Amino acid sequence: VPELPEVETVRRELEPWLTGRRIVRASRVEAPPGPKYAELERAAGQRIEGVTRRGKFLLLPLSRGDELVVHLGMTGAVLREPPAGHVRARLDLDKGEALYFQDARRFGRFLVVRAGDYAALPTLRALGPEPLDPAFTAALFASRLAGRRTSIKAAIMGQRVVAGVGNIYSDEALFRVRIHPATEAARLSRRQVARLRDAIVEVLFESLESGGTTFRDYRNVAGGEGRFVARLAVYGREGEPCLRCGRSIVRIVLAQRGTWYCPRCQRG
DNA sequence: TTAAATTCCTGTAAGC
DNA sequence: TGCTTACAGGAATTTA
Repeated sequence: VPELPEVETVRRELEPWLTGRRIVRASRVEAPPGPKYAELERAAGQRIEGVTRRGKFLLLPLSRGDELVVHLGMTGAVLREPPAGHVRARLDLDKGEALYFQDARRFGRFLVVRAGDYAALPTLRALGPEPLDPAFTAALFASRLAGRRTSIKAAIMGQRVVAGVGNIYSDEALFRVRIHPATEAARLSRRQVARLRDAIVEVLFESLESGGTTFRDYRNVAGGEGRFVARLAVYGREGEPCLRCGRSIVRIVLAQRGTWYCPRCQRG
């Protein structure tokens, strides 16, 4: 599942390739009409000014005041070579090159909006702070968590408290600081909040250094896999021993998501 | 405003 | 082997 490290890995590959390039044609391939590919064709004739990221969203400002917004959803991939199937959109670039957006389960998005106009993207509009930005301090994190009665896992996955954290890294960060994922967010101590902030930053940074996590579907622009899967401590490890205490990792469902934790290290 | 539930979608795995 | 069913989940939408 692409989260911040995976999307940032893709961004870093796209930036040197796409910056300054002209889009000759932008077309839906096997994409039905609908908001997930809204106004895509408008990208034709515009130049790509850069490749930025907010949370799990890729933002490509275009030369005539538009912005190409890309979200990988669950199975989305931005590729340089034509893949075997499930291509939803294609950008034909100058010099005869092309970019392919592949997405088997159709949870991804690939649309053009007026720059900064995120009316159709409420999650992006209300996105929390960037965790790898120095401005993401323990004090800011604490203020965003204040008054939240939901579980700490749902709170950090919700994108409004902090941007870019999804199912894998929320489980991993909570394991690192020994907090049970069902703990009510507002009940964390000041010290726990500070430690959790550090754990989120660390796990995202470490995964980024490994090119992200390929648990099943994630691929980078060259079609390669992320290597962080070998360093996951709890996610997907049901029944396997805890790397810290040896107890079997447990799987529960929390906020409609598979959730893995150590019942000895992370007590309610 | 918050939060929980539901929906979208299809490849994969499990079960018979 | 082949069919049917359950499951995975990010964000939008709906409901409370």
